[in-house]
Amino acid sequence: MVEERVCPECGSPRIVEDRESGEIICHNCGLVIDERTMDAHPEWRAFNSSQRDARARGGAPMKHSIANRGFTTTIRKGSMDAKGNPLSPQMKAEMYTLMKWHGRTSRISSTERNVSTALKELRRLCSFLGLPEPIIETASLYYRKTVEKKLIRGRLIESVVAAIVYMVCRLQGVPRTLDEIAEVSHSNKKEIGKTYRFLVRELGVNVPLTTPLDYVSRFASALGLSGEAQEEARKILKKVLNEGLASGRGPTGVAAAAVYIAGLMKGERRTQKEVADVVGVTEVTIRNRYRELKTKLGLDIPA
DNA sequence: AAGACGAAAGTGGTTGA
DNA sequence: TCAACAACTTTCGTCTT
Repeated sequence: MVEERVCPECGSPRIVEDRESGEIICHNCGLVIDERTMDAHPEWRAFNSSQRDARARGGAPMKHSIANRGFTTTIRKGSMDAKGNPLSPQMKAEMYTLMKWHGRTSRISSTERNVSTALKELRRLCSFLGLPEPIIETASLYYRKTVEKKLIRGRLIESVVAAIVYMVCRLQGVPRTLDEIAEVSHSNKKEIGKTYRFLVRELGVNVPLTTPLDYVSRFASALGLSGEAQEEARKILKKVLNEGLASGRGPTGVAAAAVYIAGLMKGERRTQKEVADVVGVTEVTIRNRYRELKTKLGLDIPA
């Protein structure tokens, strides 16, 4: 969670973490106060400077999203030494042997190779989806677990990675739809869904149900709606959830209707088609939800 | 002309026997 | 494993702005 503090720009204490971009943002003026990064602090404590010197170690923090967990060495090919001087023939021969043995001794295991390609795919997916580093890290962890439990057998790496991304997004409360993930994955929606269900079962992960509220900020901002309209959509959805009107309905469809209605109420009209395209449902679905919400909630919506 | 509306038929996934 | 079922989509004709 975010610690208590105020915005340096406007002094507002309402500071929120945009979990989509991983940024810490002032809710009032929109100033990006901080970009959420990985915790770069050392894991040890030092009480004075000599202790600090003694305990400090070099190198970047170990990451799960780097194959071999960040510990790799490579020996450069070529006929120059580090300073750019040409090597003697003897040195060249020595280097060759060195490289050969280095390659043999540090040859990564087949599982590490698997993980390595998977992580490349993971990074690619997340970059297309605009997902922040913490998601990548968590997903990497789950991938390793999956490998360790020998659950990838007979499954495409692409499907497993996509399924894990889907799962982690939901776990973090920033769900992407299966459609969105399938769009950028090399696998397809059906495979990803199947793999997802399998992994949830086998890993024993407890994935909370998604609610329409999870989608509001993303859909609203994709439509360029104001924060006010976004709040309105939230208000509507809370009522909807309280009255159980969303049960049995696809969360995205309900979110779409709420965002659509909020737009109308705040004079920021978007066409049903615009909303439909962003959300990934059809206009018909939006109309159906719209009709339900309007009658059951008794909303007065400006024409 | 574009958007909104709703009926009707088709599709894919879940559920329960 | 299969059929019933609900939600959603596709398609299309009509109404509204």
